[in-house]
Amino acid sequence: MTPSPDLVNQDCSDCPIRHRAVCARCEPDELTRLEEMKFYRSYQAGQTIAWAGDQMDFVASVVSGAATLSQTMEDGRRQMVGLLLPSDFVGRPGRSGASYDVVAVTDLVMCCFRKKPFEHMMLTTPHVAERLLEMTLDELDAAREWMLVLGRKTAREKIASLMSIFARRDAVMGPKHSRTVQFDLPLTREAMADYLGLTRETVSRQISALKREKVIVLQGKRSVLVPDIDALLEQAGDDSDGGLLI
Amino acid sequence: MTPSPDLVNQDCSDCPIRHRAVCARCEPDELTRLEEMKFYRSYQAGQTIAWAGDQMDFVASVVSGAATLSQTMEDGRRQMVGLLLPSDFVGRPGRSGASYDVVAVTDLVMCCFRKKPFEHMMLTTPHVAERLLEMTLDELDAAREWMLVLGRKTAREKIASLMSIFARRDAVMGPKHSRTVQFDLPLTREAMADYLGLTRETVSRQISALKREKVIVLQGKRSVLVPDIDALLEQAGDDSDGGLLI
DNA sequence: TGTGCGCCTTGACGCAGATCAACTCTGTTT
DNA sequence: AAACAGAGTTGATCTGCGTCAAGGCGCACA
Repeated sequence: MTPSPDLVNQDCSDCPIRHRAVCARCEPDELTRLEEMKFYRSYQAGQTIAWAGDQMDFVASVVSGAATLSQTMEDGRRQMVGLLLPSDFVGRPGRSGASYDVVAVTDLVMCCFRKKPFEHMMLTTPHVAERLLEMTLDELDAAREWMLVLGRKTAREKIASLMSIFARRDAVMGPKHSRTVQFDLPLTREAMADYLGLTRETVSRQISALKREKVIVLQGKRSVLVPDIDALLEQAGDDSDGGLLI
Repeated sequence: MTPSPDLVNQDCSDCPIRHRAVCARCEPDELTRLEEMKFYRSYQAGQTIAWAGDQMDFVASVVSGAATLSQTMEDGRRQMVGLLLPSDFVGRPGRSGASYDVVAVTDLVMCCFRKKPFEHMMLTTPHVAERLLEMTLDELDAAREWMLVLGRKTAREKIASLMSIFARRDAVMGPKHSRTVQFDLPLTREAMADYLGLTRETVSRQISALKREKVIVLQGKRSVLVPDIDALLEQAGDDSDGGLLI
């Protein structure tokens, strides 16, 4: 399994993640420098991008699709520790190996930067490092949010929390001011279990329960309709309101 | 409950955390600028430094003692999301409120920087921002490590993992090449429970079990002697060896 | 010298979620 | 169209940890 042949370079100015990724704050001349060190790579759903410990000679931004970061114990127990969506950053400048297993969960395109030049750029221009700091602080907040989910929430609340996250990000909203939201699950039941610290059976049972109680409506296995987003949030045990859907 | 009266400013060059904190990479002239915006504050064990959402007009480095970051749900369930030890950084530049409850768990001294000037300094000199990025990436790794503990480890493994962390940090080692380590627990049983996503009863029972099986020896409630660190690591379910005790 | 208050420990019991196992559904191969 | 594989569902049973309850230990204060 190797990544697909590299794609033709795309112009940064048309890039769909231009204003949110690590390059968001770059000036035109800085973008030109980035263009020189970048290349695209695409992966198929299910493909492993790197195993923990592997040498990685690039860092990257997710352009489209989704990937997961996860850790595995010797006996096979697995915990997902990050879900990477478009504009998210992969890799750590100043570290040669991957810290976690990185797996494409859908077909995926990444904008990769050769590590050496990228690190040099971080030291010589502030805009990349500034944006990366901001993104890393956001990741840290998200990780801490997730620690509450893993440590203290019930299975039911965990599932509802995960659904809320997808609702917030992918949401195709219904008519204005309606509380209806529709989205597709990018993860299998097993991946959800790895994210939530549960088994696939428990994930399946809790999803069935939410369906039975009409908190969610499934259309197929992957498409979810939430008739009333507040009802879902209540199941998640979050502070009500909680800055939803900006 | 207000913090103790501010302490006399100490010279940065004698500071015990000078080479590890957010100021680690600063040149002498940059240190001078930091000295102008800094002040010390001390708190007693148990004192709350900030509640989640409180306005915070400073960021800070822990100089001595320990503090915790934690989140609380409406019904009282609590999860610790960070343990702050000397040289760790508190607060987020560019955000006005505290994101989590911050509590001193031992007597604590912090080196505080007024937020506005600190933020200005981050934009104008690279060394502070560089170091903060590095520290934030380390925090993120630690948080992800902790997600594995919360999501997938048993109560026994959780306790052993926590003990391993303390062993690594506070360790007073025995004779060279011995596998013996001694340290003091900075947390109450309840705080350990909040860290580990357990109840205090379970924490107490698992500590008793480790004691019964001679993996640890307690001297009082807080002082721990580990006769064989490898035996402890095995209980933690970690990859054996795992870069211990640098 | 008691008395009260945190913090901790221990026991009895119950339940949420894991485990084990069978079965369905959907899409792919032949 | 049959055979197969991977993902998902559902049921029966087991168990680790939470819950509830009682008591112990050390320390401050009267």
